[in-house]
Amino acid sequence: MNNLETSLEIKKCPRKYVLAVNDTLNVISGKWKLPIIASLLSGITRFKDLLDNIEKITPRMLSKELKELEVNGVIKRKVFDTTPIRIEYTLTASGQNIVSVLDAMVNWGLDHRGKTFVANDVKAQFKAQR
Amino acid sequence: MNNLETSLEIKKCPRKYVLAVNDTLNVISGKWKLPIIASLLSGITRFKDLLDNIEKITPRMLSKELKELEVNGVIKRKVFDTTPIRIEYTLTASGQNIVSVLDAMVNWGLDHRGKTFVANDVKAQFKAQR
DNA sequence: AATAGCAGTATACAAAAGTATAGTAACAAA
DNA sequence: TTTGTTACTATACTTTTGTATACTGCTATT
Repeated sequence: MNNLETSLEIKKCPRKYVLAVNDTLNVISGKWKLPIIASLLSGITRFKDLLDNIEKITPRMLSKELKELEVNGVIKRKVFDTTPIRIEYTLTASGQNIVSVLDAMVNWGLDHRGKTFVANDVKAQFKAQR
Repeated sequence: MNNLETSLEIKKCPRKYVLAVNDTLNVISGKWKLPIIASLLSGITRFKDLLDNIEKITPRMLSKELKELEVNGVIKRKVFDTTPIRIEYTLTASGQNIVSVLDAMVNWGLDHRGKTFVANDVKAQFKAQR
């Protein structure tokens, strides 16, 4: 049984579907996971650089989130035994593929905003003018 | 400027990209939004039926989440002036389109699980055998 | 008149997620 | 020897999210 068949099976069963979606949702939800993944995608690999690049994140949060992403198989942590020690965080193959999910989200978000809020903005402007 | 162009623009700018993804993420994150959307997709429309269909949700949470989804333009609430009063919640066009996002999440989730955890399971079994 | 169904609301509480602030350990350079 | 850099950890706190339990207002049925 391959993933295509599996996903077709799952789409027939609302309960399993929700569970499967939730697995993915848990990997990317929270305040900092997305900024971290985006930073890694842009080639930033080191703790300090991530700290500097992601506005307002604290070392505690960065450390916590990196651990979670590692446990979830989204990133890998490599220790370089140089002096001073150097540690690199990079996306796994799966981690890179998650861009497909993020792109789906951007596309839906823009389309949705187009349908929903442009109409509202026009209404708001119309009201404001009178 | 259409959505395709806009999304290409956004994909070049990590900060905007994160914001756009977050918009969508906020619509579906939390413990109950997905079960609610799945129930609506399966044709359940009434408060009581949603309460019965979604395991362990309280009326407070259902009410709160339905309001949020309505404000976000994902569902609409129709009041039928019959006796007794009847209220139907249904997905908007955008709400239905969100399935594209959920499908992307199922697909990534299955693929990721295939790559990551099957390997781990094999390792665990190997260890357990010796 | 009492009971039940529908569509919720009110209040108080518990748990999870995130923040603020300070500190550690290992080394290296001035 | 003090200062700086990297990669974090520790403790205490606040905010957000979700839970438990009870209640309301309306109508219909028995």
